[in-house]
Amino acid sequence: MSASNSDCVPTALSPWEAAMIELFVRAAALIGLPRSIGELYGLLYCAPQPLSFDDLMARLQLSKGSVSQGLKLLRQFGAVHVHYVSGSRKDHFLPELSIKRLIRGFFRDQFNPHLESGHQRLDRLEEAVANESDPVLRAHAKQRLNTLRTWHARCQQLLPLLITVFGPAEDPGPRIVI
Amino acid sequence: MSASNSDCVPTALSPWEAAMIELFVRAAALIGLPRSIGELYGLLYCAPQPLSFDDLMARLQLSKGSVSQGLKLLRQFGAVHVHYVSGSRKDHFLPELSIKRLIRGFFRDQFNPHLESGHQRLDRLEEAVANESDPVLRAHAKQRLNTLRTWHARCQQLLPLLITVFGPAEDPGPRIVI
DNA sequence: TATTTTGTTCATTTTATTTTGAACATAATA
DNA sequence: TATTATGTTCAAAATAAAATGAACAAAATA
Repeated sequence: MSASNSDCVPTALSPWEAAMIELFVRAAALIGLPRSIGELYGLLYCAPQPLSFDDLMARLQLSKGSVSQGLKLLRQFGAVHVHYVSGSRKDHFLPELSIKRLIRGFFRDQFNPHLESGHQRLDRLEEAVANESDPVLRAHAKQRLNTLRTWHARCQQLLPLLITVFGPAEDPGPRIVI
Repeated sequence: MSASNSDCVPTALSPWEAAMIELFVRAAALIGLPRSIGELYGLLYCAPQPLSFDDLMARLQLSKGSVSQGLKLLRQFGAVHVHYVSGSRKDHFLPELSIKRLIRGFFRDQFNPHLESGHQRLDRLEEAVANESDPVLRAHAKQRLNTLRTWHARCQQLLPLLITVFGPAEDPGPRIVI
């Protein structure tokens, strides 16, 4: 540890780092993820080497809790990987750079559960519709339910489709060796 | 107006209506829209005829403000259309049933603006990166920026793609004539 | 024109989400 | 085993988002 950079004087973000992080913060917001998640992934994305828990905390000025929980979620998504640095007891982290894997992870954790529960929901809805006493209204409801099933089926085709689009021509960049 | 259904006794939602609305509330949450939006669209989706502002307020137990703002947003998206009922001064509303148009409207209003501003952002980011003094770090940043441009381009291909998937085999259901 | 109906706006209140940090684990080192 | 280093958890605080309803148009009717 360098004595010239204690906790009180964290290395400030350079302009391009700040700009890049802001970009990820916005992207995160767009898909419904909190600011801190965008910041964490953003900084890792900027860094040319794996960063430690404390690096993230110090440079982003985030609390322990936010960093811990944020990294936990990002690891769940597969958006961040633990990288064991020899000679250090601390965990270090690297960003996933394959957009294919990023999308897959996000989908798996955030969309699929809803799509799956949606199937059960539609079945229960079908029962409820069957109990509608007015035959005209019941017919109408059945029609709507049908449309809904079509939509649901289409949504389930979505992930494979995204993978196809984002998969093929991937630019992983040069491998970083520490 | 029927005297048997004053404001104090709004027609309760039937079980299947409640179930269908719940489904839309969840879908709305999934794409980052508030509960009330899902409720409004959901009830319109259930109804076999256009509903008035007051119908929506009464049956969903929502405030005037929520209904007004909710319908405003839904009209912006093109998810709800005003339907002028002869013999009534009130506006009446119908849901858009074409998923293609629903997706297009949502994209146009919620995603495209971000993608477009993203272009400017990337340009500004490029400038900032050019100002990085450390040549090694600058090269790394340029590499990352490149990847980001690729991702950005892919995202812009997304809408046409979705339209393709959700477009072809559409089930509009029978036309409702009042 | 005065009144009523219909709908919008926006400051305030309510509710939900995110962040924080102290207390708690867990494992490495002395 | 005691101590230190490293992370996690979770109740509370801070913040952000959504819903409310009173005050305000705007337009139709009396």
